[in-house]
Amino acid sequence: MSLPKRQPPAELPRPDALAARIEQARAALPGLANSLQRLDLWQQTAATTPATRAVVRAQVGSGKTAVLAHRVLWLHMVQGIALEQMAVTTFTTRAAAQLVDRLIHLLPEPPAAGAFRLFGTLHAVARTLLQSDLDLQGSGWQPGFGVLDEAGSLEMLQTLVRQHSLDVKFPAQWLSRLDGLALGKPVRRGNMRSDDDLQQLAERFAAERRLTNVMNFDDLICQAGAAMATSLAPLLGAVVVDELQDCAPGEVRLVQALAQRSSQFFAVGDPNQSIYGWRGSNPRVFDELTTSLQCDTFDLPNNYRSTPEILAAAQAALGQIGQGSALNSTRATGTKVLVIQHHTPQHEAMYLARRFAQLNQGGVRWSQLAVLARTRRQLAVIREHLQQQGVPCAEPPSGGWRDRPAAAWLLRLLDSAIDTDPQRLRDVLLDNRYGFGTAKLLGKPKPVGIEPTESAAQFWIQHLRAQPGTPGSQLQRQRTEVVAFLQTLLQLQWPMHGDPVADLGLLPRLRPTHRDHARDLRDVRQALQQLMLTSEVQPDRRAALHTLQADGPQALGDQEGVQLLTLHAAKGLEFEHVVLSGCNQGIIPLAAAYADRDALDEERRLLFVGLSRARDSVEISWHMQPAMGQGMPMPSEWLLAMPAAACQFSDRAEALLPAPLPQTQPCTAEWPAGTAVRHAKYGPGAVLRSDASEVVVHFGKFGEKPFALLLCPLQKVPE
DNA sequence: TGAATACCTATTTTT
DNA sequence: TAGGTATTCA
Repeated sequence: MSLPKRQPPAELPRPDALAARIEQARAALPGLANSLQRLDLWQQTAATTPATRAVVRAQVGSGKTAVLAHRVLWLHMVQGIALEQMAVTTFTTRAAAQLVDRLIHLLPEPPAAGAFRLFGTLHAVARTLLQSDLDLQGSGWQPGFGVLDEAGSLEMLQTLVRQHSLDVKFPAQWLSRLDGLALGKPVRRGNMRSDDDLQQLAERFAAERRLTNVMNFDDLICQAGAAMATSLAPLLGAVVVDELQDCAPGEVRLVQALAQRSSQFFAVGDPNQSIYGWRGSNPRVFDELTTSLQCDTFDLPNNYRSTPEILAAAQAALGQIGQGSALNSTRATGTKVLVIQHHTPQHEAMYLARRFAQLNQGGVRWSQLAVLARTRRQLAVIREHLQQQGVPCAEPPSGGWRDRPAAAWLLRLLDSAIDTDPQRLRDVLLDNRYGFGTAKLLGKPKPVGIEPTESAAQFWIQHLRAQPGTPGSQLQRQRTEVVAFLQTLLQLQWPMHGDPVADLGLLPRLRPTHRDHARDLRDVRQALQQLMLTSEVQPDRRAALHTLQADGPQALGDQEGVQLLTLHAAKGLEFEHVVLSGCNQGIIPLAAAYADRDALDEERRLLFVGLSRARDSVEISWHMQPAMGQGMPMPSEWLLAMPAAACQFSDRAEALLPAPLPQTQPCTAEWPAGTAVRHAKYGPGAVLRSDASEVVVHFGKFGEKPFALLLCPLQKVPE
């Protein structure tokens, strides 16, 4: 079968030359030489190159992070470049932390404070440089500028739209529409017939950021890029860039400017994993930088992660657009990639629950099992059904409070109530989802003739009391309700006893009949609980709220569970077993991607990224009856092009399960104390006691939880 | 100004 | 199907 085989290297230095470099490392730091010797020849070659400008095209799973870490050490220990003279950038803060961690372990002695000041995301590095190394003259910003996050941006936009009476459609998409505008994408959405005031909003927003001396994330990159390009910018010892393929145009300019003010430049990435085209990045940055900075190029051709079968499928996903050498598997032949059809996502989830349980019983940790999908909506369906079946699922990666709309609304409410701007509170009170009825309720605020009040909440209490109206009318009753609501808010005391949600009168706001009610309630409870904890350290209410905003929601429980991730979120991770769920035509590639060649290629790379996450096995599924808007009832055209030598096609999921699991038993009062049970969220636990109506279970760190027998979401663990 | 109706599109997400 | 916007009519 035509599986990738080990290929001879294209260009390697003579063995004695490489050995000499290792000895050079040994003289500087024996541990570095030992560590280098554990790398393969291509990795060694790149990490120790004498070239001062180098770009590494790393194939997937080829150990590029190891090369990057060794390069930094080489530059530091052998070339004598101080760590604080290096700018080292990664795609996420997490990746940066892991790199620093790795370096600290390899360094002979603990680094001085500030040694890693320029290690971080490009944004973090740009911010540090702008705050302490670069000249802001002429930029419109002053030293000591602040940084505007998403919530801050939205608030500023809201104020601008109001102040200037702008008409800007799709409030929920203002930020993405502004990003699109900057990238030159069409500005119309939905059934807009004509342009709105988006352009004007963009201009006013840019001016306002300078006026209030705050930068958004794009400003950081652009301003740092511009300031670095001047002769006044500081000279750096080395610039090292990870995930080069994901650099957007502004980031490429910053990287170039950094490289030009540095004696060493080293960049690593994989053009086949460029999946952020919608932010403006594209796989051509490798060629562009190689040319413009006259870089030497290096390859890392060996994949240490996946079986040959998985790599063959991944290679097939890329088709003709694959870049660099063919993928070389260093692993023995494994099982074939399974291409499987299911009736619906629900059917798949039932099947997966059994399949995962078997793997888990066979010793595979839950967190080594991953379900990847193109969209988050697809994952939500699978998650719901897996949890129903008692499979522990890791929490989705948190996107801050914005993923929890009710909690985000509550935080905005608490903040704007004690703020002085009545308009802000008005927006919150009239919120479509959680607010009170219509604009008529509050009337138009008249800033003139109203006594200055201490807070926006007081303003509205006074204002509503002064509204004319028929006593007893529905409108008046609602006004009384709002006044009472605001008064409760103002009297808020920590710590709260009883149920804060009920005490604050939040229950009616959380739409008790809505299908998201349970989630909203949970989020709001969590927000209030976190706020209470934050308030203990930070008694000032506004400061506590701002800290809470910045920190985001804390992860619930531990993360030991099946990982459900979008293809984007899975980048950089690896798992023993991977399920690519819902690969229907219209989803992979997304129907919209057919309009644009680059977008279509990017969908191929997404499939490639998904497949190449797996070490041992992959299942690709498609659904004969996908949910509405989730693709057509046929497999992705790319599944049909998968190599028969490496894949097994199946239409009967059941036949693939060796033996049915023991039937789970319904919850009964018969369970003696000590019975092992499992709960979808709390995981394994043991029965403490039970009676005719409820059973009480102890779940390790979650403590004791009572469950009503009638609605018991527990499963007895088979003995 | 507001209710009722027609009509459009559907991602991905780091800082 | 849902969550928006646009249009129409009272």
